[in-house]
Amino acid sequence: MFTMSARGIIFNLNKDLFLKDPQTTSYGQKLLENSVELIDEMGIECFTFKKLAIKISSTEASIYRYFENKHKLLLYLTCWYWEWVHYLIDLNVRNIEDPEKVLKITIHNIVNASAESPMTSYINENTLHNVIIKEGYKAHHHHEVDDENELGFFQSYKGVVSKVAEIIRNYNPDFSYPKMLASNLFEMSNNQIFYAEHIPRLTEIKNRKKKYEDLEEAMGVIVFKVLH
Amino acid sequence: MFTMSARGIIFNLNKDLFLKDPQTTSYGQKLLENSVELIDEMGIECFTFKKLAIKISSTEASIYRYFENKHKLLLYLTCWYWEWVHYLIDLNVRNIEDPEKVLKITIHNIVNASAESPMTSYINENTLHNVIIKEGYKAHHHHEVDDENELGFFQSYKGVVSKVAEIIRNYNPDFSYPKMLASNLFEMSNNQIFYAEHIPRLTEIKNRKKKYEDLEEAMGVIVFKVLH
DNA sequence: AAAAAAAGATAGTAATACTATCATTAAATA
DNA sequence: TATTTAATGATAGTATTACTATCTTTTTTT
Repeated sequence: MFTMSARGIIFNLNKDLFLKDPQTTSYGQKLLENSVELIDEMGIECFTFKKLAIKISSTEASIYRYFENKHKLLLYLTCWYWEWVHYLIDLNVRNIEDPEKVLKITIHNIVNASAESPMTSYINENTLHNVIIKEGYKAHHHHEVDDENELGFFQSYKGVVSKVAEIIRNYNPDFSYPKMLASNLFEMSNNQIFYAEHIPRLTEIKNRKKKYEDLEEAMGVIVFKVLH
Repeated sequence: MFTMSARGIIFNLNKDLFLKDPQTTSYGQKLLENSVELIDEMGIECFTFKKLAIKISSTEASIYRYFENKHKLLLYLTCWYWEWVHYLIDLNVRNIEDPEKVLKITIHNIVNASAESPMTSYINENTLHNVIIKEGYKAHHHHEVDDENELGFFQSYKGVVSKVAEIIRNYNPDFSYPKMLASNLFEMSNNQIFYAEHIPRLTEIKNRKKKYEDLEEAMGVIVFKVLH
């Protein structure tokens, strides 16, 4: 679910994630834009609202009027990201009949999300993708997962995973684990890029310019073998 | 690399992870035992050395004599865990010729690590497995990953992944991505259990007693399809 | 019994993650 | 244009965290 505005696409995200939706004000958009940059630079652990406030020449208090804490902000960014990937898949798969082609396009979009043409002026999708690769799993891998699931914070992720599961089912209705394969594709994609960049002995993907293409190729091989 | 002692197996872990190796003193073993329990109960974010000190009727200062900070402690626990899984695989695969059987046993050990008979009195492997499922990611998914890789903190994980990659290669030497598949098996295993327990819409694995068997079955299906 | 090592007790500090209050500026509306 | 409302800025304060330092007591080793 989304709407178009002058500054690009706006997604409808869970209202419990924020106190005021940053997408709707220019201060909020500046907040988002700069938080993505800062988190990418220093990691979510070192990132603080204080540092963000300084970067946007504002105050901690003002940021706290949008988000309760930095975890909620990270959740917001990850939801935004999943909504965006979901949107990309929907868009690029539209009117294509062949289930194999659909699955290939889907894999392409999972791996290359950041390389597509930017849709918003207030979020750098490329940088956001880096943030998701490095920090995205922290959105749901923690001790309060059950409470947050209850509040619907993982709706966006569930949405895109079940979309991909459906695409997998369309390609091969006899495969027993479409959801498992779908969620694993997302994790694998981000993990393998992370490993290529930081712990290369854990993957065959080399940390070079065409690593996304290499990964897409590898994931294609694996997925189509699994589904034959 | 390990040695046997009166209280069970002792692994040789990277010396930069600790100030004094907790495996070698009874205070240290109490520290390990209780930290696993506490982290499992409250998650690594809420866990503090203060709380651990209270639990073992000791002081923060004493704990700081073993570990610089709680991140190092978590790293220590994850390394211990990977060494232990590696050891289990080596042990259970010994003298078995058939590469298919070896791979099946390996998958069993990746998924069920915690269900095996306990080898130490100072670590509850079952609880540690839960901790790894929930928090294990945080050991390497962070901004300082390059520095820590340089220091060799991921040696244990690399070790067990390359062991499994070798097993995969033995089964099918023509498969191009053994390391990718191996690292993905570990991640998939922990993720899918986590999803079964907390975000069930992301997987077909149901959160019931035999979830580990279900997952082992599913992973077997996927792995052998990929390798055919 | 002496020496050395380990652990306990206590105190202190800088940074973090907020909350609260009041003043100012900008936007919306009458 | 004047008024009222909403958004942001400025400033201050607090509890907790993540340590560091120092000194004493206990335990272990020789």
